[in-house]
Amino acid sequence: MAKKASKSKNGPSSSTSVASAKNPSTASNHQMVLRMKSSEKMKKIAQGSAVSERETRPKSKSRLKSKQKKKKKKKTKVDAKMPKKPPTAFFYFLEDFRKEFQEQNPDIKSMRDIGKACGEKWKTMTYEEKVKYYDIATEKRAEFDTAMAEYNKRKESGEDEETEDDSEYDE
DNA sequence: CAATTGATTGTTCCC
DNA sequence: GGGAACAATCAATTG
Repeated sequence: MAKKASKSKNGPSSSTSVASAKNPSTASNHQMVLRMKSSEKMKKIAQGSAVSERETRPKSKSRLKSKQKKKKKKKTKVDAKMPKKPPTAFFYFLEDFRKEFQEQNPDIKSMRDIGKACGEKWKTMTYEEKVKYYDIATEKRAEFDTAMAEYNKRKESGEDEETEDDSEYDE
């Protein structure tokens, strides 16, 4: 029944990636599944799920963010061989948005302020618009995926030295 | 002076 | 399955 698919809106890139296929090769990896999940999830949101409101909880506003990137030097032991994480769609959007934002708000500087604005706008953006950035990120992840294959392979190869070597032993 | 944090969301990894 | 951490960027801040 029915093709469901189609939303009458031919999206600018609705056919692009995200769901685009990556080949059906062996897809038994959980990774793939997870990856798709994300796509579906995002679709859901775009459809209209609205919301949830973002409560700005004055009380709990303080999120434990202490763990973000405190020290780049330490990195995590895992990344010793882990490929660097590519920027997410949001980041790409930031690059684009940042330029315009600065023009419209030359008074504002700092990604922090922009980030906040971006966050709000990001939520207002429609799936079609976002998909554009997602598409970019998706391609980037493709490269990342390759790098990870090697990383994974290396791991199987028998290397066990996860804990790297040098450096860091404090903590 | 230098290094760090801070802020945004998304994605990823490991167990 | 879930938690934790990190991805870029620039200004402001702190020691």
